[in-house]
Amino acid sequence: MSKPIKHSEANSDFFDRVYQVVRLIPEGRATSYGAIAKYLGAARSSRLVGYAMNGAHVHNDIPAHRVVNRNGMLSGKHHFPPHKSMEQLLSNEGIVVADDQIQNWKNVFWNPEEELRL
DNA sequence: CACTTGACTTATT
DNA sequence: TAATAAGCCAAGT
Repeated sequence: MSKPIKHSEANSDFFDRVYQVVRLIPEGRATSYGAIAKYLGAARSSRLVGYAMNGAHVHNDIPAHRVVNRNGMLSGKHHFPPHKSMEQLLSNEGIVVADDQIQNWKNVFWNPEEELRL
């Protein structure tokens, strides 16, 4: 059997998996694109994670604000709506953000490989 | 159908 | 330490 391809929807398994992981991020925590990518088995596809986030806005259960780059910097804050900025959402969960960067990032970092522990 | 861009990361110079 | 190159995959032009 080959693959059941839909003709109007891209069978982007990657994106769906990214969304699944992002949904699992607990409140008050955050993770990085690379961590998710690595968890999915493609550490070098971290760009896809970010790109997936770009399409995440159509989903309502994707806390994209909990996903930042590996430095804990809010690289995607410019893609958030003005009334609910990334920094505001994070701060709302108890995460301290200063200068577009998560403070105590090492502590806030949520590693799916460790937390989900396969 | 080919080329460019993108919310990244790692390795190399 | 900073700058550059390469790698990954999808969507847009």
